[in-house]
Amino acid sequence: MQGDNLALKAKLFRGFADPSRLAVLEALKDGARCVSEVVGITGLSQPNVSAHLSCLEDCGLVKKRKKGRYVYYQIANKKVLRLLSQAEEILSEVGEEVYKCTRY
Amino acid sequence: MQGDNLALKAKLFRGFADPSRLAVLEALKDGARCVSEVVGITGLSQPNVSAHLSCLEDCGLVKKRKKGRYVYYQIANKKVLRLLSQAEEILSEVGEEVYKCTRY
DNA sequence: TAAATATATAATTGTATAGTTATATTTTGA
DNA sequence: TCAAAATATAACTATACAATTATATATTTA
Repeated sequence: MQGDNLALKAKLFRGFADPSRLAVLEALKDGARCVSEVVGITGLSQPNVSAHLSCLEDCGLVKKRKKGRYVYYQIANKKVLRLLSQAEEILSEVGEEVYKCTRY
Repeated sequence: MQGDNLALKAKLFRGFADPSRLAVLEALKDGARCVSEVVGITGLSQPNVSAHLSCLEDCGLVKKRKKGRYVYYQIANKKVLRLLSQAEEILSEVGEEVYKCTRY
């Protein structure tokens, strides 16, 4: 129970608090993908995807591996996927309310 | 595996993506507290705490119960606490990186 | 070596939202 | 019934950050 660095925890959550970043993470859920594949899957622009991936990599949520001119990214840790499915569980209960909430 | 509403999921995560809101949630971890207690525990301003609690309640993450002029709030669901500890687990591995990340 | 492809970065802009101050509303108790 | 206490809301400001456009930096292959 040493976990009390709220700023840090908030920062971690911010990593997940954006639809585009979630789309990027989801694009990686079955394994490594290069940037252009993620662009194809998500429909986001290339610079946008690159920025999000760099950001996620900076935070250790994804790992990258360069292969020629391609850069393959993958989820760094199963705990990341577990957090995502935990969120889905919560949504199955409060999804309606979250949807209707206009505050944030 | 019907969970693919990314905007909704991002919105949920945004609920956790703020140090003050996390402080408020943490103040409730051992049970119900009224607003002024949360103010005392967190050191945040009263309007600030009120706004965060309303917001969290709107999203179904906390529940409120009025008793006289006091309003008691509590965590709505154990899954919420589970998500928080899951985040701590991730931080135990990538906390360093998240800390150093300057992007978001 | 030049053109094409893949990725990253920079500059800019717009928007969302956290916090403050001030005030309103409700409830209790003297 | 009036003052005090508890909570909520409104208006405003400042800041963080997502997305776009444009460009730079590899890397491959023709």
